[in-house]
Amino acid sequence: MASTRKDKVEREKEKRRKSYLMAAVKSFQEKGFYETRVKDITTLAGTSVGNFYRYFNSKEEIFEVLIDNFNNLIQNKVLELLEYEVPPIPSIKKLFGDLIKIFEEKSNVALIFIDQMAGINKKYAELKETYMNTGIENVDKIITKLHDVGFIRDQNTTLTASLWVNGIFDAFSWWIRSGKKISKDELIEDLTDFLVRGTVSK
Amino acid sequence: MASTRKDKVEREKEKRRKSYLMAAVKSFQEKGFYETRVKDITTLAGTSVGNFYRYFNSKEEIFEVLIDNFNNLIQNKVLELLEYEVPPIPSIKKLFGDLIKIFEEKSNVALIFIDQMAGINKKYAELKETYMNTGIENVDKIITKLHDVGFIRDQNTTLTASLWVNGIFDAFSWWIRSGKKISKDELIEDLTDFLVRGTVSK
Amino acid sequence: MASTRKDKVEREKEKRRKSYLMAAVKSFQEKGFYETRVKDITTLAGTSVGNFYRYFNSKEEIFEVLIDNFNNLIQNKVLELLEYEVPPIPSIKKLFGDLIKIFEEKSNVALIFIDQMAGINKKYAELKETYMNTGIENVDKIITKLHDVGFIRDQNTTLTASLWVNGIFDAFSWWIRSGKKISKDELIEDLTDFLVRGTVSK
Amino acid sequence: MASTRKDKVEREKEKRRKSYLMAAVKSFQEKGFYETRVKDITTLAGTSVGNFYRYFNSKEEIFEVLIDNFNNLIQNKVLELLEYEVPPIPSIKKLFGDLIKIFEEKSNVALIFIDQMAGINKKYAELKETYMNTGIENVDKIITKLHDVGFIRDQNTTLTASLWVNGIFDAFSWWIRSGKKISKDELIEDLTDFLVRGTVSK
DNA sequence: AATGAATGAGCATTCATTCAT
DNA sequence: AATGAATGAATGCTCATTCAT
Repeated sequence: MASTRKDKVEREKEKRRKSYLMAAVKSFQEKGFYETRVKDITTLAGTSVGNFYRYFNSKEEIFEVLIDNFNNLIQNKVLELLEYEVPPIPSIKKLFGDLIKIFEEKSNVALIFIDQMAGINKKYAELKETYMNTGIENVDKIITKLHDVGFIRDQNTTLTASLWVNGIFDAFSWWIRSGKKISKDELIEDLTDFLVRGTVSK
Repeated sequence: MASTRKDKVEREKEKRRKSYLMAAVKSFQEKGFYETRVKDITTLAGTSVGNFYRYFNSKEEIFEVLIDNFNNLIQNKVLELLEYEVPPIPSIKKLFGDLIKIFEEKSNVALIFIDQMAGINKKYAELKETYMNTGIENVDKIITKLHDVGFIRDQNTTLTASLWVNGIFDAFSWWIRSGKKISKDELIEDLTDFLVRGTVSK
Repeated sequence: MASTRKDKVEREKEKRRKSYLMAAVKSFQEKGFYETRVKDITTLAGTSVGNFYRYFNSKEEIFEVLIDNFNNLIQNKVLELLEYEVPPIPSIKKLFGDLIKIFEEKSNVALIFIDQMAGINKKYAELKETYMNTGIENVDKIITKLHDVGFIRDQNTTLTASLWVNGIFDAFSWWIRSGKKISKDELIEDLTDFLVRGTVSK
Repeated sequence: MASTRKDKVEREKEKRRKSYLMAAVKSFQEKGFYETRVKDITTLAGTSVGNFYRYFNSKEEIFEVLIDNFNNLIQNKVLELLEYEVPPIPSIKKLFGDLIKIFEEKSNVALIFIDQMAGINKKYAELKETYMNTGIENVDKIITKLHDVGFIRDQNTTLTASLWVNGIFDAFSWWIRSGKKISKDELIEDLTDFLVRGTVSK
């Protein structure tokens, strides 16, 4: 095919781009955003500083790409549950499990998002807040539906939504930081139990 | 007494030191650690950069003092509950309320600790982890006691402890960020309900 | 007086500022704007890079200050002649002489302005054009007055104004570059003769 | 002929080389030497950066080729006048006109040479000086001849030569920068009148 | 004690040039 | 020959910390 060569070049570029993203995650996670030098990223990726700037306009940009990708993954998963008229409790438990699984796959970005992002600077603190609020709003809608059909007790649903969203993040972060002392299944089981019972019980 | 003059000098020094601490909190909270200049702190405190270094050895040191003070306040409050053989549920609810009240008094440091600290650099991420783990360990002891007397269902108590500690932090941070849309009492009521029911219910 | 100390500090600052300006002129003249490092300027001034930025916001700013000062000096001298209803020929000759004298005092800035400025970048090319046009406009007014009273032959006065302004610059630049082979008085005498006769003769 | 193919290749190469030269002039004139990227030149020429270096060894080299070509054109025109035992005044006027015409044809290089070259760096400042001095020397010879036969008044002929050479450059540059407000013929007429009268009149 | 001027190490980014394909 | 991806040296500017007064 006429496009074979071009395709190959495209694939190479994408590969290189990915290698930068991976290197950046690793370094951001290990040293933090400010203590990561662009040189650290390129050394990890096995290239030169100059080349990095063919793929990303700045150190900030690569950070934002990482975070955006991660955020989209999470938000979309939450949106799936919004399609139910009234989501059944098991589907909620499944969501919690799915999210933890995503976190584990993108473990380092997840930790950067959860623990570091807001501390980097004002700009990222605000961006994280925006992302969190979007998530909380959607979860709030789900909880409100559950409340309307009498599944759960009276409560401030937005606060509960915040406790859900943050609870999942916290549990995951704690799990990693504590060296995965319990199994992932136990984590998911206990976490969802906690959140659901905290919300539902009358 | 001979020491009167000396005392006065001491009191002045302490006053100046406090004004630096307050200025630093304000600036760290508004701009973040990295975007705060030592000059910002001294301008807020109404003095000079040179003078700052008579009271603190570095920008990091003043940050650490702030965080340490805050951490001690929190940890001590938790320790109070450890004195019970078995803490009654109402005393637990009271603890949650007390903590939220401390947070509100030290609102800015609380937010810096909760949202920013881990993102500043590796060193502070680890320090925060240490502080969190200490808190979680102590709360774990409380929960374990409750479990041993059959007040709560089977669960990984350390995970639950983590969810309690983080839950209080998250709820407070959300409350501030969302503009205190609900009253503090409602916040405390709903939060403790959530945490206690998430733990207790069988 | 209470202000003595403050005055001294002010004087010191002004002295330091001047030393930067002198160092910058020297380096710009010798190496050109782009090949001058901020470090070169501070080394010549006997200070540090960081300190330079207490006095000037950028390498561009110090360049602009130099050029602006020089331009004002020149433009004001030209304006003096505009006060005459009709400037007598000797006063014109005097202007040429005065300008050459200013150039000699500010020899290096003059050469930077004349020979280098337009080649540094688009921005400075345009700035120089603006300055030149202002000068040419004012000289044009003078020439137009002379024309209106019949002192000079018919001609495009703006072109003549441009030839006057540039002629003075060129003559000075040539004089310096050629190692001052003729005396300053001879330079002034021959130059003004050339410009006046080129304009006046019928 | 056997050389036909080779000739064609040669012609193609020459064409490509010319397209680089034209692209470079355009970009140097519009953005200046330092603000022109090699990529700008190749984009204008419709090729790639890599290819550029098959034709020129550096960004400096293409600049020097442009300037050299232009300088030769000018110098040769001046040399023509040197063939006269004593050049008649009309032939001098013709020279001025011819030069302006060359400038107009090579308008962009002319402006780069006149306004920018000396400001790029020390090296080019010196190169321009050399070129200018050569021109001034030759014009000096012409003027000296005129002086020796009593056509012109006593004066420093080298200064006059400098005023001639620079005057032509300045007039052209002014004419372009002011948007060609007067016709080329008027420009030539008034300029030569100015220069000749400035030199000749007694 | 207090001031703020001075220091200089440190870093993101650019871009001419090279080189693999 | 042509392409454009890759290289890495080079530099303006910042800011925590020091120090002379």
